[in-house]
Amino acid sequence: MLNHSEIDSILRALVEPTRRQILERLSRGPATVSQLAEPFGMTFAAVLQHLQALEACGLIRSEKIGRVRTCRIEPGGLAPLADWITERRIPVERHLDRLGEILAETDQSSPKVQDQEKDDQP
Amino acid sequence: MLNHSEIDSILRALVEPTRRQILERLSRGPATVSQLAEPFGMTFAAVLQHLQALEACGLIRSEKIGRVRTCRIEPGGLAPLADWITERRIPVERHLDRLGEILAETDQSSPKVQDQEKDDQP
DNA sequence: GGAATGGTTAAGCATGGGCTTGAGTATTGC
DNA sequence: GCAATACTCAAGCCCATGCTTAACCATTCC
Repeated sequence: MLNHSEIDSILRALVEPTRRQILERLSRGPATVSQLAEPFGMTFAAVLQHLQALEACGLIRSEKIGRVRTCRIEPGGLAPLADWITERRIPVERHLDRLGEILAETDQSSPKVQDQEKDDQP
Repeated sequence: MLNHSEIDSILRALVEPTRRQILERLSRGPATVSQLAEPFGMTFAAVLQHLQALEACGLIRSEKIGRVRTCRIEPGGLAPLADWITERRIPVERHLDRLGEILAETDQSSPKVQDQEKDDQP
Protein backbone atom coordinates (compact mmCIF):
# COMPACT_ATOMS: atom_id res chain seq x y z
CA MET A 1 0.00 0.00 0.00
CA LEU A 2 1.52 3.30 -1.04
CA ASN A 3 0.34 5.46 1.81
CA HIS A 4 2.96 8.18 1.80
CA SER A 5 1.61 10.40 4.51
CA GLU A 6 3.91 11.98 7.04
CA ILE A 7 3.19 9.67 9.97
CA ASP A 8 3.47 6.74 7.60
CA SER A 9 7.07 7.61 6.74
CA ILE A 10 7.87 8.38 10.38
CA LEU A 11 6.49 5.02 11.50
CA ARG A 12 8.34 3.22 8.73
CA ALA A 13 11.52 4.93 9.89
CA LEU A 14 10.99 4.14 13.57
CA VAL A 15 9.99 0.50 13.11
CA GLU A 16 13.59 -0.44 12.36
CA PRO A 17 15.54 -1.10 15.60
CA THR A 18 18.81 0.08 14.04
CA ARG A 19 17.29 3.44 13.19
CA ARG A 20 15.93 3.81 16.72
CA GLN A 21 19.44 3.12 18.04
CA ILE A 22 20.82 5.77 15.71
CA LEU A 23 18.29 8.23 17.08
CA GLU A 24 19.30 7.19 20.59
CA ARG A 25 22.93 7.84 19.78
CA LEU A 26 22.19 11.20 18.17
CA SER A 27 20.07 12.31 21.12
CA ARG A 28 23.37 12.36 23.07
CA GLY A 29 24.88 14.74 20.54
CA PRO A 30 25.79 15.12 16.86
CA ALA A 31 27.94 12.53 15.09
CA THR A 32 29.53 11.91 11.72
CA VAL A 33 28.47 9.06 9.47
CA SER A 34 31.53 6.98 10.29
CA GLN A 35 31.07 7.59 14.02
CA LEU A 36 27.49 6.38 13.70
CA ALA A 37 28.46 3.35 11.63
CA GLU A 38 31.24 2.17 13.92
CA PRO A 39 29.25 0.63 16.87
CA PHE A 40 26.96 -1.36 14.54
CA GLY A 41 28.31 -4.53 13.02
CA MET A 42 27.18 -3.24 9.69
CA THR A 43 28.48 -1.70 6.51
CA PHE A 44 28.98 1.98 6.05
CA ALA A 45 26.51 1.95 3.17
CA ALA A 46 23.81 0.26 5.26
CA VAL A 47 24.04 2.90 8.00
CA LEU A 48 23.97 5.57 5.33
CA GLN A 49 20.71 4.20 3.99
CA HIS A 50 19.24 4.31 7.49
CA LEU A 51 20.37 7.91 7.85
CA GLN A 52 18.75 8.82 4.55
CA ALA A 53 15.48 7.25 5.72
CA LEU A 54 15.66 9.18 8.99
CA GLU A 55 16.42 12.44 7.23
CA ALA A 56 13.73 11.95 4.57
CA CYS A 57 10.99 11.95 7.21
CA GLY A 58 12.46 14.83 9.20
CA LEU A 59 13.71 12.94 12.25
CA ILE A 60 17.33 14.00 11.77
CA ARG A 61 19.20 16.68 9.89
CA SER A 62 22.68 16.50 8.36
CA GLU A 63 25.23 18.93 7.06
CA LYS A 64 28.31 18.21 5.01
CA ILE A 65 31.45 20.23 5.68
CA GLY A 66 34.38 19.30 3.52
CA ARG A 67 34.22 15.54 3.17
CA VAL A 68 32.60 14.98 6.58
CA ARG A 69 28.83 14.79 7.04
CA THR A 70 27.61 15.54 10.54
CA CYS A 71 24.16 14.34 11.64
CA ARG A 72 22.01 15.66 14.45
CA ILE A 73 18.50 15.21 15.81
CA GLU A 74 15.76 17.37 14.32
CA PRO A 75 14.06 18.65 17.51
CA GLY A 76 10.45 18.66 16.30
CA GLY A 77 10.76 15.47 14.28
CA LEU A 78 8.61 13.31 16.50
CA ALA A 79 5.90 15.95 16.87
CA PRO A 80 3.65 14.68 14.02
CA LEU A 81 3.61 11.21 15.52
CA ALA A 82 2.94 12.61 18.99
CA ASP A 83 0.07 14.63 17.56
CA TRP A 84 -1.31 11.58 15.77
CA ILE A 85 -1.30 9.65 19.04
CA THR A 86 -3.11 12.37 20.98
CA GLU A 87 -5.68 12.63 18.19
CA ARG A 88 -6.34 8.89 18.43
CA ARG A 89 -6.61 9.16 22.17
CA ILE A 90 -9.22 11.87 22.27
CA PRO A 91 -12.09 9.76 20.85
CA VAL A 92 -11.38 7.13 23.48
CA GLU A 93 -11.50 9.75 26.20
CA ARG A 94 -14.80 10.94 24.73
CA HIS A 95 -16.09 7.40 24.95
CA LEU A 96 -15.00 7.23 28.57
CA ASP A 97 -16.64 10.58 29.22
CA ARG A 98 -19.89 9.34 27.71
CA LEU A 99 -19.57 6.21 29.78
CA GLY A 100 -19.19 8.44 32.80
CA GLU A 101 -22.34 10.31 31.88
CA ILE A 102 -24.23 7.09 31.39
CA LEU A 103 -23.03 5.86 34.77
CA ALA A 104 -24.07 9.15 36.30
CA GLU A 105 -27.52 8.94 34.74
CA THR A 106 -28.20 5.35 35.75
CA ASP A 107 -28.39 4.20 39.33
CA GLN A 108 -25.19 3.60 41.31
CA SER A 109 -26.25 -0.03 41.83
CA SER A 110 -24.23 -1.50 38.92
CA PRO A 111 -20.54 -0.58 39.39
CA LYS A 112 -19.07 -3.59 37.55
CA VAL A 113 -18.08 -1.87 34.32
CA GLN A 114 -14.45 -1.57 35.40
CA ASP A 115 -14.25 -5.27 36.23
CA GLN A 116 -13.42 -6.51 32.77
CA GLU A 117 -10.17 -8.48 32.66
CA LYS A 118 -7.89 -8.62 29.68
CA ASP A 119 -7.17 -12.21 28.70
CA ASP A 120 -3.40 -12.35 28.37
CA GLN A 121 -2.65 -15.53 26.47
CA PRO A 122 -5.36 -17.03 24.30
CA MET B 1 16.51 -8.26 13.95
CA LEU B 2 14.51 -9.83 16.75
CA ASN B 3 13.92 -6.87 19.01
CA HIS B 4 10.76 -7.96 20.78
CA SER B 5 10.28 -5.06 23.14
CA GLU B 6 6.88 -3.55 23.70
CA ILE B 7 7.29 -0.43 21.58
CA ASP B 8 8.82 -2.58 18.89
CA SER B 9 5.64 -4.64 18.57
CA ILE B 10 3.47 -1.52 18.78
CA LEU B 11 5.43 0.18 16.00
CA ARG B 12 5.32 -2.95 13.88
CA ALA B 13 1.56 -3.00 14.35
CA LEU B 14 1.06 0.69 13.55
CA VAL B 15 3.31 0.78 10.49
CA GLU B 16 0.71 -1.08 8.45
CA PRO B 17 -1.90 1.36 7.01
CA THR B 18 -4.63 -1.27 7.12
CA ARG B 19 -4.13 -1.76 10.83
CA ARG B 20 -4.25 1.99 11.43
CA GLN B 21 -7.54 2.08 9.54
CA ILE B 22 -8.86 -0.74 11.70
CA LEU B 23 -7.90 1.26 14.78
CA GLU B 24 -9.65 4.28 13.28
CA ARG B 25 -12.78 2.23 12.72
CA LEU B 26 -12.69 0.77 16.23
CA SER B 27 -12.21 4.19 17.80
CA ARG B 28 -15.78 4.89 16.64
CA GLY B 29 -17.05 1.87 18.54
CA PRO B 30 -16.71 -1.94 18.81
CA ALA B 31 -17.16 -4.16 15.77
CA THR B 32 -17.18 -7.84 14.87
CA VAL B 33 -14.52 -9.40 12.68
CA SER B 34 -16.83 -9.58 9.66
CA GLN B 35 -17.91 -5.95 10.16
CA LEU B 36 -14.25 -4.95 10.19
CA ALA B 37 -13.40 -7.05 7.16
CA GLU B 38 -16.24 -5.77 4.98
CA PRO B 39 -14.96 -2.25 4.01
CA PHE B 40 -11.50 -3.53 3.05
CA GLY B 41 -11.13 -5.24 -0.31
CA MET B 42 -9.43 -8.05 1.49
CA THR B 43 -9.98 -11.56 2.71
CA PHE B 44 -11.47 -12.38 6.06
CA ALA B 45 -8.30 -14.22 7.00
CA ALA B 46 -6.11 -11.24 6.18
CA VAL B 47 -8.12 -8.93 8.42
CA LEU B 48 -8.02 -11.56 11.12
CA GLN B 49 -4.22 -11.61 10.99
CA HIS B 50 -4.18 -7.83 11.37
CA LEU B 51 -6.49 -8.09 14.35
CA GLN B 52 -4.23 -10.68 15.94
CA ALA B 53 -1.25 -8.37 15.48
CA LEU B 54 -3.16 -5.48 17.04
CA GLU B 55 -4.32 -7.59 19.97
CA ALA B 56 -0.88 -9.15 20.56
CA CYS B 57 0.63 -5.74 21.31
CA GLY B 58 -2.31 -4.54 23.43
CA LEU B 59 -3.81 -1.99 21.04
CA ILE B 60 -7.18 -3.74 20.86
CA ARG B 61 -9.06 -6.31 22.89
CA SER B 62 -11.51 -8.91 21.65
CA GLU B 63 -14.11 -11.18 23.17
CA LYS B 64 -15.86 -14.10 21.59
CA ILE B 65 -19.51 -14.68 22.41
CA GLY B 66 -21.01 -17.66 20.67
CA ARG B 67 -19.52 -17.68 17.22
CA VAL B 68 -19.07 -13.90 17.01
CA ARG B 69 -15.87 -12.15 18.06
CA THR B 70 -16.26 -8.51 18.98
CA CYS B 71 -13.23 -6.22 18.94
CA ARG B 72 -12.74 -2.93 20.72
CA ILE B 73 -9.97 -0.42 21.36
CA GLU B 74 -7.79 -0.99 24.38
CA PRO B 75 -7.82 2.50 25.94
CA GLY B 76 -4.22 2.57 27.23
CA GLY B 77 -2.76 0.75 24.26
CA LEU B 78 -0.89 3.70 22.80
CA ALA B 79 0.48 4.82 26.15
CA PRO B 80 3.84 2.97 25.90
CA LEU B 81 4.55 4.58 22.55
CA ALA B 82 3.51 7.99 23.86
CA ASP B 83 5.85 7.48 26.81
CA TRP B 84 8.66 6.43 24.51
CA ILE B 85 8.22 9.61 22.48
CA THR B 86 8.27 11.88 25.51
CA GLU B 87 11.37 10.09 26.80
CA ARG B 88 13.13 10.75 23.49
CA ARG B 89 12.05 14.35 23.59
CA ILE B 90 13.43 15.20 26.99
CA PRO B 91 17.12 14.96 26.02
CA VAL B 92 16.44 17.30 23.13
CA GLU B 93 14.78 19.78 25.44
CA ARG B 94 17.82 19.49 27.69
CA HIS B 95 19.99 20.33 24.72
CA LEU B 96 17.83 23.32 23.95
CA ASP B 97 18.04 24.39 27.57
CA ARG B 98 21.83 24.19 27.45
CA LEU B 99 21.74 26.12 24.20
CA GLY B 100 19.69 28.76 25.96
CA GLU B 101 22.26 28.94 28.75
CA ILE B 102 25.08 29.26 26.25
CA LEU B 103 23.21 32.00 24.44
CA ALA B 104 22.65 33.77 27.73
CA GLU B 105 26.31 33.52 28.65
CA THR B 106 27.67 34.75 25.34
CA ASP B 107 27.02 38.22 24.05
CA GLN B 108 23.79 39.01 22.19
CA SER B 109 25.84 39.94 19.14
CA SER B 110 25.66 36.55 17.37
CA PRO B 111 22.00 35.65 16.87
CA LYS B 112 22.47 33.42 13.81
CA VAL B 113 22.08 30.04 15.47
CA GLN B 114 18.45 29.74 14.34
CA ASP B 115 19.35 30.55 10.73
CA GLN B 116 20.18 27.02 9.63
CA GLU B 117 17.97 25.85 6.77
CA LYS B 118 16.95 22.27 6.21
CA ASP B 119 17.74 21.18 2.66
CA ASP B 120 14.55 19.60 1.38
CA GLN B 121 15.51 17.63 -1.69
CA PRO B 122 19.12 16.45 -1.99
C1' DG C 1 50.15 15.06 -8.38
C1' DG C 2 49.10 10.78 -5.87
C1' DA C 3 47.51 8.26 -1.93
C1' DA C 4 44.43 8.08 1.83
C1' DT C 5 40.16 9.32 3.97
C1' DG C 6 35.10 9.98 4.09
C1' DG C 7 31.23 9.53 1.84
C1' DT C 8 27.82 8.23 -2.15
C1' DT C 9 25.45 5.39 -5.44
C1' DA C 10 23.68 1.28 -7.89
C1' DA C 11 22.94 -3.60 -8.41
C1' DG C 12 21.76 -7.79 -6.41
C1' DC C 13 20.73 -11.16 -2.71
C1' DA C 14 17.79 -12.78 1.11
C1' DT C 15 14.65 -12.47 4.63
C1' DG C 16 10.07 -11.00 6.52
C1' DG C 17 5.56 -10.11 6.33
C1' DG C 18 1.03 -9.25 3.95
C1' DC C 19 -2.23 -11.62 1.43
C1' DT C 20 -4.60 -15.63 -0.67
C1' DT C 21 -6.28 -20.19 -0.86
C1' DG C 22 -8.26 -24.00 1.07
C1' DA C 23 -9.39 -26.88 4.58
C1' DG C 24 -11.25 -27.20 9.27
C1' DT C 25 -13.98 -26.08 13.78
C1' DA C 26 -17.59 -24.27 16.57
C1' DT C 27 -22.20 -22.20 16.93
C1' DT C 28 -26.80 -21.07 15.36
C1' DG C 29 -31.18 -21.83 12.82
C1' DC C 30 -34.26 -25.05 10.58
C1' DG D 1 -29.37 -34.00 12.28
C1' DC D 2 -28.05 -30.83 8.59
C1' DA D 3 -27.01 -26.57 6.51
C1' DA D 4 -25.50 -21.97 7.05
C1' DT D 5 -22.78 -18.73 9.50
C1' DA D 6 -18.64 -16.90 11.68
C1' DC D 7 -14.42 -17.58 12.50
C1' DT D 8 -9.66 -20.22 12.70
C1' DC D 9 -5.45 -22.30 11.04
C1' DA D 10 -1.69 -23.76 7.88
C1' DA D 11 0.74 -23.54 3.65
C1' DG D 12 2.44 -20.99 0.09
C1' DC D 13 3.12 -16.86 -3.12
C1' DC D 14 5.06 -12.46 -3.75
C1' DC D 15 6.82 -8.06 -3.01
C1' DA D 16 9.12 -4.58 0.01
C1' DT D 17 13.10 -3.69 2.44
C1' DG D 18 17.62 -4.35 4.91
C1' DC D 19 22.13 -5.51 3.89
C1' DT D 20 26.30 -6.46 1.11
C1' DT D 21 29.41 -5.76 -2.58
C1' DA D 22 31.68 -3.03 -5.76
C1' DA D 23 32.44 0.74 -8.10
C1' DC D 24 32.68 5.80 -7.97
C1' DC D 25 33.26 10.96 -6.39
C1' DA D 26 35.26 14.59 -3.41
C1' DT D 27 38.38 16.32 -0.04
C1' DT D 28 42.58 16.29 2.66
C1' DC D 29 47.41 15.08 3.52
C1' DC D 30 52.08 14.20 1.86
